Amino acid sequence: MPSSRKLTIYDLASLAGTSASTVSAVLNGTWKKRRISKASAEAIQKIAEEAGYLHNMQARGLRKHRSGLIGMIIPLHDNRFFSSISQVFEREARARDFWPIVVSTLRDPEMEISTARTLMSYRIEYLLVTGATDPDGIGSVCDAAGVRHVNLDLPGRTAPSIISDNYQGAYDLANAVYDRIFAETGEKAPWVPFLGGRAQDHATARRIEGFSDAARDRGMPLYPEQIEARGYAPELAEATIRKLYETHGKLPSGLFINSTIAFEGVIRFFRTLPRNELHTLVVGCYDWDPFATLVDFPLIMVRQDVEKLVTGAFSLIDAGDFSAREPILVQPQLVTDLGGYDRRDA
Amino acid sequence: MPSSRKLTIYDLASLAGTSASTVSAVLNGTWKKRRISKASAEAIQKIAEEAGYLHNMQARGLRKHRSGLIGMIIPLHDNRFFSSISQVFEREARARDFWPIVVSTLRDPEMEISTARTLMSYRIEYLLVTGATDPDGIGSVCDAAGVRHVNLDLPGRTAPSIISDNYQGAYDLANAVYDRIFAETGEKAPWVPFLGGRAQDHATARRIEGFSDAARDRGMPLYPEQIEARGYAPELAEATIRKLYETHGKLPSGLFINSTIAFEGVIRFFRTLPRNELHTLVVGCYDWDPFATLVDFPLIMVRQDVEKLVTGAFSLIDAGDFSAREPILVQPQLVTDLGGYDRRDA
DNA sequence: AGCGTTAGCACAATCGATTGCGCAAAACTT
DNA sequence: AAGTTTTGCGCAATCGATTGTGCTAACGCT
Repeated sequence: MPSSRKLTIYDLASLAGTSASTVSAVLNGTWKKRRISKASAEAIQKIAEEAGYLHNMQARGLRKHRSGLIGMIIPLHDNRFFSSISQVFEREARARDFWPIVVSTLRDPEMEISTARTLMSYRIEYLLVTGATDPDGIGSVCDAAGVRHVNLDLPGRTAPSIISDNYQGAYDLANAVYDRIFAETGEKAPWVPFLGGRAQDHATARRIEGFSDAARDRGMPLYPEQIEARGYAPELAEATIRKLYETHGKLPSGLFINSTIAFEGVIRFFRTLPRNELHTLVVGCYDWDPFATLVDFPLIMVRQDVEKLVTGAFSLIDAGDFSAREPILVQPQLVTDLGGYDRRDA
Repeated sequence: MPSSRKLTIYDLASLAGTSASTVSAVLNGTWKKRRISKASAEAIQKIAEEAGYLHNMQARGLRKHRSGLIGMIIPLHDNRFFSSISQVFEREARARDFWPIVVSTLRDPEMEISTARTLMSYRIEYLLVTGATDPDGIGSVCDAAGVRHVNLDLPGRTAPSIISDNYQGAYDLANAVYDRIFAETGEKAPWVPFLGGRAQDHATARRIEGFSDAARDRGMPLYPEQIEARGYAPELAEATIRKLYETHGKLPSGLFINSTIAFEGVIRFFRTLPRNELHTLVVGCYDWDPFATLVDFPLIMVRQDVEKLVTGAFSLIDAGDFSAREPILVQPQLVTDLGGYDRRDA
């Protein structure tokens, strides 16, 4: 049972026979400025190390008005896109001597706000708002507390936003799907439903536009029931594709799937089908996952540029420039030639 | 440019015409105990809300010796297993009114220690040590600071550990792979290399034992070069499988892949092969990923019980019992009938 | 009226680190 | 030797919230 009594600079001071202010100066590196002798400094550092002293960041932060914390909220951890963002966020935060705190808010607007408030009560110095349902709601809470913030992945109007070029990505993805279907089957106006996401969200809305314009530019008609974007849950996508299959008695020629999360639901349904049913299918998926690349049908994915998204946010922080209001677009990358072993060798 | 001056209880006190201690009592809920009138309480709450007051957790934590923080270190975010753990960890922490901080340490022992130290300088109240390379090194740092901690996924000797039953999981997985190969091809003693992980790590060591015993129990010989466990990087697995392929001129009959991370590397290599090369392959993978389920060859995966692992750790915390030294085993689940559409319908 | 209770709140110390200021001794100057 | 400068460090206030203690006014009772 280790003692929970923690060492303070006062303990070190009495161990070293000096004052607490000297210890403080030595341990935070200001001792040269404060004209502490090298001998004292080294003695104190040695004692601190041997005693296993740890700074109390609460006391330090309280006094200095700087916590050293930087926060990020994300919709969920359990997803390749967002967890990659966390990974890069951590790296960039540490490179700047910040301590990263990442929390998920499950796309719940209330949770987003309350999470932001809690983070601010721990006195985070910046906040990255990633994929938030209500970026401006969070923004106003941050502004009220004077916390600088940047939106990521979904744009807001009250702070700078770094987002993927969803329109262009979706436009290119849709075209790639149509091209591939034409190459496979010769169909010129195939039935390709749009699946997943939430039509109210900016990203999904832009992707729907890109998707729709791709069809229109090819002179293809668009039907309202072609677009199913009522939510992110895998279950919704699973139910939708099942219903499509049951209604039409077969799969569509292609699918435009709006996220790997929806794709998970689609895959659950696919696993209930006999394999040959998948042979006439081409799938496009907005977002990338390494394991999806080996599926048994032609697949085209959009890989968002996580590095540029996150480092873009940090360069705004570095520059201290939070004035941008027009979203800064980052181009995603189209990844073709995935899946579909069958026809590639046939 | 919002003012960075933050509201304090003193500001609220002068707004309300009371003392700071009254404000404090009202805002932290102890006002009934302190016999503050309901009228004052409500007035102060109203003022605090309208002014957008946020608690300063640094000051509160300093005074109360409780930060309300609970930390967890994980090897990396960008992985289905660990990000699921983060997700459950967050949920459980919040359910206990703790604020979760998750950081990755990239399997670097030095980073593990320094990360633990930094977390403790923010005065986290508990630490979950997940998948650490050096759990006992972290343990001694925690003990020195009097911070209770639990090991997850990899066991230590200085604190309770909750881990998967890696031996049994690997034993079952190996047997399932052998059975499946026999069902597919009739081979009784197929060549099945073990790929990925680090042989020094406890989890990998136990899995190698399970894998080896499964072979021995079937009267199969074991060759030293059958086991390749020099690291986690996808690139290592990719190079290994490529070399195996080039040496033998074909793929092995089966693969025992020790993590989805290694599996990613294997898949990169597979994508360079013509599809029919995969037709004689059975893969077992320790760990689960939803997208891997649709690959083009028979696949058996081990799905670890993330829920039980994390909630198991929390029940130790709830009970305040940090005495256990024998690892607590959680049974993983074998997921069969994945992938391999070809032969399923053929 | 006089006394004990209770209600309602304020005072001031405290948590641990930081920092402006000041002071004594040593070193240097002329 | 007296004055000036430098060296080396300690004092005490401060950050914002919590909490043990104490004080005053109102109330109840006889």
